[in-house]
Amino acid sequence: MRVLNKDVVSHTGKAITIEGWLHKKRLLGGLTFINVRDRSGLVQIVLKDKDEVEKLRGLQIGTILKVNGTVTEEPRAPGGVEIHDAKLDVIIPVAEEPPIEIDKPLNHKPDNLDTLLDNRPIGLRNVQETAIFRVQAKVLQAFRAYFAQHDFTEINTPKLLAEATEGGAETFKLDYFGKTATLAQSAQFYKQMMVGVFERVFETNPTFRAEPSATTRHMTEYITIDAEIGFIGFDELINYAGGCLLNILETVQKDCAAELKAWNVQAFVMPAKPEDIPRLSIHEIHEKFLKDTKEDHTGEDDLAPAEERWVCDYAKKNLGSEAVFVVGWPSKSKTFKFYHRANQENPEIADRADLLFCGVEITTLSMREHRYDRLIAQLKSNGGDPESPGYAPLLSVYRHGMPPHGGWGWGLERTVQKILGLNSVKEASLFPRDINRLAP
RNA sequence: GGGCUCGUAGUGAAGUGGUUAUCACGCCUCCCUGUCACGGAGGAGAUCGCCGGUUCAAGUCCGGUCGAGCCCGCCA
Repeated sequence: MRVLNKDVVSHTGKAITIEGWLHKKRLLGGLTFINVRDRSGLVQIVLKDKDEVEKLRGLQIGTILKVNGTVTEEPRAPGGVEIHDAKLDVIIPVAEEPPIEIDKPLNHKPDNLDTLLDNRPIGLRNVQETAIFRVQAKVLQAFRAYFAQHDFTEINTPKLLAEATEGGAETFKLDYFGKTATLAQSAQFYKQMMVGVFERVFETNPTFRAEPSATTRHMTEYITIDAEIGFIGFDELINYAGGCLLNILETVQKDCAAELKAWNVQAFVMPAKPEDIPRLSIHEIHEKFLKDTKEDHTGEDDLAPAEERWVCDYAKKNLGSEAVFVVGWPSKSKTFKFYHRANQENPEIADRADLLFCGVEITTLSMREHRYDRLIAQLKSNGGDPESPGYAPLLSVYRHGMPPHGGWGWGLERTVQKILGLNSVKEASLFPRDINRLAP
C-alpha cells in the first residue's frame, strides 16, 4: 500500500512503502540522503546500507523508485521525519542526465526563456516550475467556485468554426475536408446564445489569435475564462468581475502559501472592489506625469502599454489597489464592436471596462446590445452584413428574446503571470505558442 | 512589420585582437555518518550559432545569414 510523501509524517514508527522519482542524491560516505518526489511533495530517505546505495550508482534524477522503510522522527530532517532502514526497488532506472536542472530554481531571465521552454517537459518537474501550475490550477478552481456560488452553468463551445465573424483579431485558417475552417478567436457569439438558455454561463476555453505580436503578454494560443450573464446592468457586471478577482487572490493566498513563497510574492494590495478610472483621465495624468519625456506614445483609442503599467503603479500607491477598472471607452471607435452597448445617458461612451492587474489588462468586460434593431444597425455601420451566414445563429437568438446581458473574457495565463510576478505570460503556460514557437 | 540587444561545454556565466578559451552547477572516479545549493581531491565534456571578410594573428573587429530576447505597432 503506497503512502504519499505528504502523509509520511502521520506514519511515524511504522514500516511504509513510497513510490516516486529520485529527486536528489547526497552521498556523505557512510551516510547517504536521497529525496524522492511524488505528486504530494518530497520526502527524505536515509541510506546506511552500502548495498542500497550501490543500487543508485550511475542512476540520475528521474529514476523511478519504490522504497520500503520505517518512518522515523528526526528533528534534523526536513519536515521532522525521514525514512530509515530503507530497501530500494528501482522500478525504472534512468541513466541520462536531465537537460536542465530540476532540483534547484531555474533561470527565468528573458535571455534564457528559449532554453527554459525548449526543455519544458523535464523542466516542469522542477518544483518551482510546478508551483506556477499549481497556482494556475488553483486560480481555475477559484473561478469555478465563484461561478458555482453565483449559479453559473459551465459550457463548452466549438473551437473549429466555419468563418471568422467577430472581427478584430486575425484568425488561423486550416483545411477542413476541402473547405476553409478557422480556429476560434473567441467564444463570444456562442456564450451569448447560451445566455438565452442558461442566463449565466462560463467557459474555460482555448483561444487562438493569429496576431504577429512578439511581446511578454501575447501568445497565439491562450486560455480565456469567458463569462456571460443575462439580466444584469453595467455596474453589477463590474462588481462581479471585481468580486471574482478578489476571490481568486484570496483563494491563492490561502491555499498556495508555499508556492507564493517560492516565487517571493508579497501579500496583494486589493480592496473589496477596484476603483473605476476613466480612460481619458489616465491619458491626462500620465502625460502630466511624463511632462517632457516623450518616450511613450499615447494611443487615440486605447491605453499604451506604458500607461497600463503606470496606472497600476499609481493605483497601488494612491488607491490601495493593484487592480483598476478603466472605463470611458469611446463608442465611435474601432474598439467598439458591433455587439457592444453604448451608455444610455452618454451614447459617446461604451458600457465597457478593462480590468488592469499589476500593469496588464487581464479582462475586458462589456454590456452587449440586446435590442435586435440596434444590433443590426451597429452591425451594418461596422461594415458587417446581417445576411452573412456567420451572423445568422447569433441574430436568431435576438429575435427569440435576449435580456440585457454582458460578460467578459479573462486571460488565465496573464492572471497567473501577474500573481507570481513572472516576466512573460509564456512562463505561465505549460507549452506556450507564439509567433515563433510551435513545439514542444 | 519597425527599432534595439544578445548567441561561448548539458545548464548558467566570464573573457583587454596575442600560449593549450576561464569559472560555477551538473556528470564520472575516489574520500567523507546529519546533509538539505553538503564538503574535499582528481577527471571528462566547447568545431565560441553559421558563412565570408579585415589582420601576422579573430570568441573578440566588419559584412551577411540563422536563431533568440526586449520595446513599439497590432491585438486581448
